[in-house]
Amino acid sequence: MTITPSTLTEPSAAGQALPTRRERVRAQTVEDIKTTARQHLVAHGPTGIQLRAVARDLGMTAPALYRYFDSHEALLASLVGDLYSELADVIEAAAAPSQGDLHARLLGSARAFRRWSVDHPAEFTLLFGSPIPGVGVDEDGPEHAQARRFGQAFGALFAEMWEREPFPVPEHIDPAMHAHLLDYADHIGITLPPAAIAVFLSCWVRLYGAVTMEVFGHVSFALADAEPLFEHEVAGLMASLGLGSPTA
Amino acid sequence: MTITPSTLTEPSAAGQALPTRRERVRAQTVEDIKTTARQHLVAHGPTGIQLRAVARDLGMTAPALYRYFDSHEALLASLVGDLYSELADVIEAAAAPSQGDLHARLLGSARAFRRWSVDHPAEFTLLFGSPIPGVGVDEDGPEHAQARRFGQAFGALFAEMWEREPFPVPEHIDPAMHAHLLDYADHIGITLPPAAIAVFLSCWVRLYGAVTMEVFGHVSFALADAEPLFEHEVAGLMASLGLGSPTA
DNA sequence: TCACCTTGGTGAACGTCGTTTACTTATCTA
DNA sequence: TAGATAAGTAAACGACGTTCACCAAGGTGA
Repeated sequence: MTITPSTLTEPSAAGQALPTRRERVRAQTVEDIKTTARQHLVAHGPTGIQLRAVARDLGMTAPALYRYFDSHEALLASLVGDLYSELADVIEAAAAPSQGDLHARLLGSARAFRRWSVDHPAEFTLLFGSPIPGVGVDEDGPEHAQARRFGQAFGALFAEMWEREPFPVPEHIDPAMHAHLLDYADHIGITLPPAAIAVFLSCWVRLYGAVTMEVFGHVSFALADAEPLFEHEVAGLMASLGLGSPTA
Repeated sequence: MTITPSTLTEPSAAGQALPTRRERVRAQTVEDIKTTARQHLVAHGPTGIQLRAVARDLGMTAPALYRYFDSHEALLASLVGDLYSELADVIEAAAAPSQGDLHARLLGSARAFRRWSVDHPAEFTLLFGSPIPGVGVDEDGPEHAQARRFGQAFGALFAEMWEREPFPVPEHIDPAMHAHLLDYADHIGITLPPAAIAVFLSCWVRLYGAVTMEVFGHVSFALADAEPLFEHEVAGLMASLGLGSPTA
């Protein structure tokens, strides 16, 4: 077994970010832990991610995980960040200009969100279900930025819609909401007038409600397949935005 | 096999329902257990209800609780049933004919649902949050009837509205939904044409979405008080039903 | 080359949890 | 008054998250 001597040492004196060997294997271990944790998430739900079981699958013991994550909650929080990122990728792909006109892009984004949620119920539950005592997305930390990216995927679409041809908005909104709405828009990084933000939030509430009820099974006893209900709901949502006719 | 308390022995030779002394004290103990469990629910959330802690508060030891409930999950399920009942009481009171015309009764019911949910976030989470592995409302058992009563509180209101003066409905709905919608209506015990049921479901999705996002704090970072947002959302909902002008 | 320090791992232990078992005591019944 | 039944306890089991003391490598500077 001959070792190729060409890449053993890094001679770059001025290097700043190239990872050392230790850092590489450590990053790989972190990735393995999160991959295994996600498998347990899929198999047993958010409450079924157990440090001892994850370590067992990796051929390690539980205390070793504490070299990589501060606690059980920290591992979950890290997973939450990854999932927000993955979901943001999905939405951004569906919202890309290459997907057609604005109608098709918005409809496609809504469908992509439902598709991901229905296909990944455990992941969806971790992100959007009951808050878990220590796993909230705190104002700082990487999870916050990743969650923000997800919100921005939808928000940017609305901002573009508003810029191209404004959708109908309520004439006057509660002045108590003005500052809150602007804060919220700033929070997810979009700039829209308050009335338009209210419409955006209303759309998100309807989308969130429809998907959550389907994934949580609060409607499943009688509606084995909730897709027609979702399509009906999202069609009404599009109509309220003045996007009545499908174009794609 | 959930044991409904105090049904093991039937010594009453003549009478049918007069409880013996043992049955009374047993029923009282069951009530005490559930009361204490709810206090822990309020204080520590759904995941914070621990048998040992509940027993400790009652001056008992944990195994004693197994004389009254089959398991931790059974206690939670029983609590779920009680909460559905309590919530049904609240909605029914707000939907009573004495509360004004149909507009006022529907608006009041929606507000009552939000009020109860915001005032009892832990209870709301237990009922409408992420499903807990063994605590689902199974098709039979007392919890199902109680959950059905809650659904019926809203459903009956829609049925009455439809009877008095039909609200606008979509012209044609997906035929794949027809049977599902009728099944669903039968499930919660109302009789409406499929298109009207679709409108009812859509309203419930919006209401559920708005309240869930507020209670779970998915909107709280920037919207300290989400009531204006809720009012805006429910106003749009009423308008879609043709109930534009407040009358009360 | 050798000593040293850092990193990543282990095994044992702590306290808590839900749950089961065997046993005891109180209460109701015949 | 004797026996059945209901309701409680103490002890134990296995699993959990977490901490601690310890150890064995890998990288580093004299």
